[in-house]
Amino acid sequence: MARPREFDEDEVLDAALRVFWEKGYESAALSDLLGATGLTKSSLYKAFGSKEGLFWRVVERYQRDFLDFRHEALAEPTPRRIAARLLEGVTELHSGRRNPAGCLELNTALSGSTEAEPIRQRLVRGRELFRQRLRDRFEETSATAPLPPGMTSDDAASFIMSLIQGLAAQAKGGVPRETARRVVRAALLSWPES
Amino acid sequence: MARPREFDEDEVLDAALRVFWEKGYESAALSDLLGATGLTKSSLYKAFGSKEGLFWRVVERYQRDFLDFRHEALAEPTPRRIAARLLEGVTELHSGRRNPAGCLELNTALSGSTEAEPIRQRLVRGRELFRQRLRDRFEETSATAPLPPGMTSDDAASFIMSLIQGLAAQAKGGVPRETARRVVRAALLSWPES
DNA sequence: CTCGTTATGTACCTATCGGTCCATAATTGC
DNA sequence: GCAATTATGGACCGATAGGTACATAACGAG
Repeated sequence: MARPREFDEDEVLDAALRVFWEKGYESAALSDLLGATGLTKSSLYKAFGSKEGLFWRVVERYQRDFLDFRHEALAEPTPRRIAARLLEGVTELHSGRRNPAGCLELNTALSGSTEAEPIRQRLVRGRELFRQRLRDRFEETSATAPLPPGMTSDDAASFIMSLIQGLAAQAKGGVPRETARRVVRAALLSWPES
Repeated sequence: MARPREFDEDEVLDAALRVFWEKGYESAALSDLLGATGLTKSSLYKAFGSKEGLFWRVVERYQRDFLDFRHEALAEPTPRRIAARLLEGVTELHSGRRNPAGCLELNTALSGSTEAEPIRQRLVRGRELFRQRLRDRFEETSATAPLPPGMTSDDAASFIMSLIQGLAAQAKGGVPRETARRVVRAALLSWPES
């Protein structure tokens, strides 16, 4: 039909992912993305429409390749095991030697430019959606094993979400994995074993 | 001696504080600061040297005027009361109707530009210093009332710091104060009363 | 071999970034 | 009233931001 692409889209997305992860949406300059991917401006805009277009493709990939543990976590049979799997998952993710520090989404969602405001809001909405799914799973599984006494499913979900954000922020600040593990242990002390 | 200033430094710092708080260091453009303070570029540079110079003056003010509850918290006599006062303090701070959402320092410390990297690191260092003070106070006061069983002072301090960051991130995302309060309650369920 | 189509490379665009320069204004000490 | 000193207003700066225009290059279909 026409001239074929000279780049591999998977490789490009992986390279762009690293850049956005390290810098967040705003601080990731177009020139950074071009350098990392090897594309020219023309190719990038032809293929992805805009910086934001590329970003959403990257987020999709991030969730698929790096946030997959969330599904596994939600499939666990008790509140404690759900929470544990979730918190251990983020710990490994955010402090992996191969990955940039911190969380791609949080790194973006905490910046304050008016330009990126719609992006921020969409990320926040996604987070809230996951919180609801978490709450619902806590509700369902609390029949099998109880939540900590005095905590509703909703409380528990908000608590875990806060901790996840906190761990991501800490990781970005260079807090070592072992410390994160101890935080997770501490957080779950009062969660009944199945 | 010479021509007097036409602006009130306190008012200027307060105005700049709001801007930096809302946007973080990087996203706060010079034009935003000039608009909010009413200064001209010349006056700002004469008085504060640079954007970064102004920023540190603002941080100083932020800690003095808005983070004062930290000192009161550390003065509490038991681990639980220290933690409670701290967490309630950040809850009120970050979700106050009069204040911008989230935390000035975190909003800045999570952005990823290379330009702001030194600033980021200095903020992170300050955070670590406070963590150590918190740990020491937990250690001292754990004689009066115990920490949750299985938690060392160091664990407890890291746990509380993570939660503080998490609450700040949540607040920036628009999570309401009441939710934050429930998170705090949940986090402290296993902390022995004095 | 040519035509339609899509990809690429380069030059260019406007807006904005933080920051500097310098002439001018306002004050106090003399 | 004059000199010294400091503050202010505004023009100006190079660098960079994201994005566009357009000419050229590489392919498949006929």
